[in-house]
Parts: sequence; structure tokens; C-alpha cells
Amino acid sequence: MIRNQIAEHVRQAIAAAQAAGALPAFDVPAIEISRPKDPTKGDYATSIALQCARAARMAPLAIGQAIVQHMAPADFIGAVEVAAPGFINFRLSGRWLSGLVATIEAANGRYGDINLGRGQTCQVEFISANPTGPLHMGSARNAVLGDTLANIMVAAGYVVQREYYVNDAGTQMRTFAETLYRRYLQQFGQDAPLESHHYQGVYMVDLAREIVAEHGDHFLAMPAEETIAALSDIGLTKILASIRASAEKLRVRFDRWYSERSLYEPGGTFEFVLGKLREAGVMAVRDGAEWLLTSRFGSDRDEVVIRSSGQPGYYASDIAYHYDKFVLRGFDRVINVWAVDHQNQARRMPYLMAALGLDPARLTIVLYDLVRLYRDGQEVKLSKRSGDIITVDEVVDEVGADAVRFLLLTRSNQAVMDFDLNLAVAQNDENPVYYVQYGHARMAGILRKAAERGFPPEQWKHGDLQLLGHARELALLRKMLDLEEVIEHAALTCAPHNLAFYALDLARIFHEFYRDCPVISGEQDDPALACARLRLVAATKAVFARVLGLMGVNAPDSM
RNA sequence: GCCCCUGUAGCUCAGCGGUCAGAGCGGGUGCCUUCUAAGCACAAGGUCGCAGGUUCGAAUCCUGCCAGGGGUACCA
Repeated sequence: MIRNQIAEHVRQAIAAAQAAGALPAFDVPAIEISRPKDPTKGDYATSIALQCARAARMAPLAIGQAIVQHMAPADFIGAVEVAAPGFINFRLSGRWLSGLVATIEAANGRYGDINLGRGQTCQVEFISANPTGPLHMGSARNAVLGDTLANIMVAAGYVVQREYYVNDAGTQMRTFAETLYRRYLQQFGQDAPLESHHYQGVYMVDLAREIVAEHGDHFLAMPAEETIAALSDIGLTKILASIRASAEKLRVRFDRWYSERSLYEPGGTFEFVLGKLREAGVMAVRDGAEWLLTSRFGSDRDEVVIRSSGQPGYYASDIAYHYDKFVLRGFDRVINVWAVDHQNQARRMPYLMAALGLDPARLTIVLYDLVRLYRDGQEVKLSKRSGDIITVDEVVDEVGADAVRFLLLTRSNQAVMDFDLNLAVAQNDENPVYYVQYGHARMAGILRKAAERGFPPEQWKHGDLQLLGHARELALLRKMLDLEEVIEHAALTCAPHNLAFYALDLARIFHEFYRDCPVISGEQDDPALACARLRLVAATKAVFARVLGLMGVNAPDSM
């Protein structure tokens, strides 16, 4: 990354200045290179002179001058300036910048890849919605965040596994089965009213109807408990199939669907981990329940693992599941994407990790806020219980996966998102996804037209990049140069929305270029420039395709 | 009560310690015989919730307050 090269260059300049006596000896802090907000200041800047002023007992400006005077020339540096109150501003050379096109070409569609992860394994667990009904829009946000984050981690050099944790154990599953049982009986005219805690949604009626169609009255003759158990399995299979289909509509696929219930098989993970924790002496029986003593690891409370009823609590699953992730399967890192209503649980996970003897830093919980759906200015309420739900399928069918994915990525994770169905479906310039896709389509159009007019790729692929020097061309190059840093930042902060805003920026800069720099309409005047610009356009197209690809959004060649 | 998140242009939101506060949309004015006008240009629009503090420097960090949302179970 060029930023690191500049930092190293500055470090050497300081050492040289100190060796020459232009600067006194002092410990040099880590040199941070930032991007000035104001592009007229330069491409990169460092405040190192300001930071060293006290240690060096010199005025920041004088320090800056001394550093710059002892800086070796480098091909990537176009200009260096010291600016008040003590910044050193760098401008990249046009020659070096235009060479970025060749770098992008050589990357073969993978420009932007970095080696932050160094091949470590990273599991991203996301959606993991209770398998008791169709996916709603909150889960869609989870799906898009998790899937995009997984893509980002791959680009950042991790080996990634995508997992859906199926909550097929516990009370919500029991409630689901009871509901299904009653809906099944109702299909045969029996009086089996739902209670308030049951799932009221009409999809449960549809499910019961489907089961009647496939199995008839077969279950009526069986004892209730047996029927409930059977319906539980059948219903779970069907719901999971529908969740899988909904996820695929959003272009989300999992490497593994992990069953919570499997943790509790005899001799399974839960038993094993519980034994280990008891052995380690971090379990205690109190009030008839068995607790994990997380207070020993910094928590303000202990957690119930086995309830006084003898049933494991939800913390039990977390313990076994995360032991499985880190110890049995050996992931170096794990990212869980959870909705904010799990914030309390999220806060306790580090203590659980510590109790398991694992470094809490290996687990990252990404919390995201609610999605509020609006249609015609009115909020559309979501509730699985009441049955008044807007499903992912309905929204994707209405607005398309591209718009859903892009819009869900235009908000930072921890911000409540108002999802405007009218905006999403709008096939016009109000919808930012088209602004970006249109940029890609225009590039494809240029390349297509170029081929028609006697400029096929073999004609321009060796075009002279040194001819690129127009302000719009350089602006485009600078933006493309940012991609590695954007991916790094997105990976470090688990913030996929950075990609959406990057794509929007890149599109704007491309559209400006498009207007001011005709690529092939002026080729009769300067075919060499046309060739250079065609290379630039092809590289830009590749960058657009890459960013949109990371977001799971299509990059159309025409619109 | 305590904890977490959010409060930035008319609207929806980026930016989260640096050198004149940004984008998209909406509203105003221009630009299509020339690579797709789903575009571009120009102008307009902001006490970065409020008050203190830290710092050479704060929208960004700290404290307090105000407003909105979420969380605080032997539910998941």
C-alpha cells in the first residue's frame, strides 16, 4: 500500500535528518499517513512534525522543513510541501499514478486484495434467524451485512467460512411445533385454538395445509406428543428450505448450516465442554441451577448454564457452540452478526470466551440496528408473532436483489435504517444503486463502441499510460488507488457500508470524467490518447465490477 | 435506576483527532445532431443536539445535560 511506502520514506528522512544533525535525537512515534480532506493540499499528509515538536524542542514548521530536506527522491512522489501549522503534504507523481492502470490490469479482477488476514481462518456466522417462519427485512439486513463482510474478509486475505446457526433447540422450537400441531388439527375441523404465545402468522396455516397435502390425516391417529415431534421435524425442514431459498434470492449462500440441537446429542459437545468447565472449577450450583462463574473473569454477574428445571439455558448453547468454533474447528477468528436486541448477550461474550480459556479478541460481534419499512410515507410494522410481516421474498420480488443489497449497505451498522420501499423500487435517479450501475454500463458502452470503431482491446492494450494527465483522469486514478485502504478499513472495523459510499464516490468521479474526457469521440484527433483512455476506462470498469461484486450487486453492461 | 446506540444541509445519511464541514435526493439556473441526460455544470442551503473540558488542533476524545431507539430474566 502506497501509504506505507510514504510512511517508511518519512521515517528514513527523519533518521537522515537526525544523522545529519538537522534534528536532535528523539524517539520517533509511529508515523501516520492520512488523506487531507481538501484535495488541493495533496494526496497524503502527515502531522509527524507537530507530534514531534515537544520532544524535539523545535517549531513544527522547522521540523517539517528538516524532514523534507533530508527526504530521498522517489518515483511515487510528485511534490512535497510543508504547510502551517506543521503538516507535510505529499502529491503523488502523475507518472506513478497512471501506472496504477497496469497494476489493476495485472490484478486480473482481484485489484483491492490485501493481506491483512495472512491466510488466517475466519468464520462469519450470520442471519441465524429462528427457523420458525419466513425471513423478514431485519434478517435481510443481517444477510447483506454478513455476506458482504464475508466477501470483504476474503479480499482482506482471510480464508472464510459462512455459517447459519440453526436454533432448532429450545422453547421457540417447541412453540413452533405446538402451533403447527394446532393448525394441522384445524385443517380437519377440530377445535384447537392458538394461544397468545403461539405464532399467529398465516404462513403456519399454509404450512399445515402443505403437510396435509403430503401426509393426509396420518398424524391424527398418533398420540399428541408423537405428532408434535414429527411435525416439528417436518416443519423445520420446510422452513429451512424456504429460508435457504430466500437467502439465495439475495445471493447469499452458506457453507454450513449448523444445528444447535446437535450440540446436545449424548456424548456431544455440550456434555464435553460442561465436563471441562466443571473440572476447571468454574461451575457452581446455586438456587438449584448450575452457573458459570463468569464473575471470575470480570463480568458483573454469573450466568445460568443449567436451569433449576434441569434444562440447559441459552448460555449453554453459546458455550458449546463457541467452543466448537474455536477449539474443535479451530477458526482463528469468528465474526457473529447480531441484531442490537442481542447487545446484552454480546457484552457478555468476552467473559464467556475467557472462561473457555480463549482470547476474547478472536471473537467479533457485529451489531446492527433495526430496519423500519416505509411505504408511501407510512411505516409498515414487522412482527412474526402477529403474522403481520413483510418477508424478504416480497421485497426482493418487488425491488430486486441489487436495490435491496445496495440500499441496505448505505447505512452504517449501528444506525436505525428506514427502508423506503418506494425509493427501492424507483427505477430512476432517486435510487443510488442505478447511479453506480449506470457508471459501469457507460464504461461497457465505451468499450463496445470503441471495438465497433476500430479500437478492439488488442489495439489499445499497450496504450501509453503516460498520456493520462487530465485532472479528471488523475482524480479517477486517485480514487481507484483508495480501494485497498477502503477494504482494509472495512475489514478492520467490520463496516461493509464503506464499500457503498466508495462506489458512490467512484461513480461520481467517473461521471465527471465521462463528461470532460471524451474517450473515442475525439480519436481522429489523437488516437494515442484514445488508447490510453481506453485502458483507463477498462481498469475503472474492473474496479467498479470488483466493488459491486464485493457488495453482491450486479454490474450490468447496459441499462 | 443502570448500560449500549443514534442526534451533521429541507429529506436520507457519510465523515469519527488534523490543515476552508461532504454525498445522494428535493428545490433554483443552464447543458442532449458529438462515448447511454438513470448524466454533468453553476449557484443556494450547516451555531456538526446543548454546555463545559482535554489538545498546538475537536463534528471527531472526556464529563454533564436534552431528545429518539434498544437492552437490562433460571426467554432465545
